[in-house]
Amino acid sequence: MAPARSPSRKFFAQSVHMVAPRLIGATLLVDGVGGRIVEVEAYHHLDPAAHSYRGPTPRNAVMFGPPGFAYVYRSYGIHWCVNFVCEPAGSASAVLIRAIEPTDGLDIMRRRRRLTDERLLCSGPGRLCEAMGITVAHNGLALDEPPFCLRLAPRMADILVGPRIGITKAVDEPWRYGLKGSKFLSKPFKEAR
DNA sequence: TGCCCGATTAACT
DNA sequence: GTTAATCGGGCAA
Repeated sequence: MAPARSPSRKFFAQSVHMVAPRLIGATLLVDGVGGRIVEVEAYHHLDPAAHSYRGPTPRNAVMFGPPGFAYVYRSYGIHWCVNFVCEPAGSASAVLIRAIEPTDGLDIMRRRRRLTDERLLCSGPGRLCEAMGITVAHNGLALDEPPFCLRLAPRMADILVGPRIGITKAVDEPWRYGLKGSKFLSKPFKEAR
């Protein structure tokens, strides 16, 4: 197996639109549990759909901090969602992790999710957080330190691009990225024909 | 202070 | 295809 590498702080300091597709195929583990990232979305502070669009608040403070940290927020009062903060500190940009192909700690994830179907364990931003045990306790933690373990894919994967999901503003921006052919996407991409 | 709604999910019809 | 669950942020009053 080719040697995977941990992304440097510099990696996350790049444009969120450079980082997001490069995260496809990366391995993300939390306390040894997780898998391959197969779907992400990019959010930028000039983007009306971004939490940071209206300026810093206690909730989104981490987005305004340095890159390479986890921003975790409560979604619909029920779920947790995790982002990787990108670009120079203050840019308030981040990549939302939307789906993962489970590879490590399957039994733990099945127990947390109370289901056995591997395909549904981590196929959605709320689902993967439940499966990997990510909560607000992980908000603001560095991605290059435990409990996180992140390794980039050795080579660039075949990427699908499309509009983001579940938003009502800037709905046409093609800032959703997925791994071509993956069965673990939260929703299919509309492929060119 | 009150009201509306969301970067979602699962269980319905 | 539709809708309940559930709660904090953001904005109007």
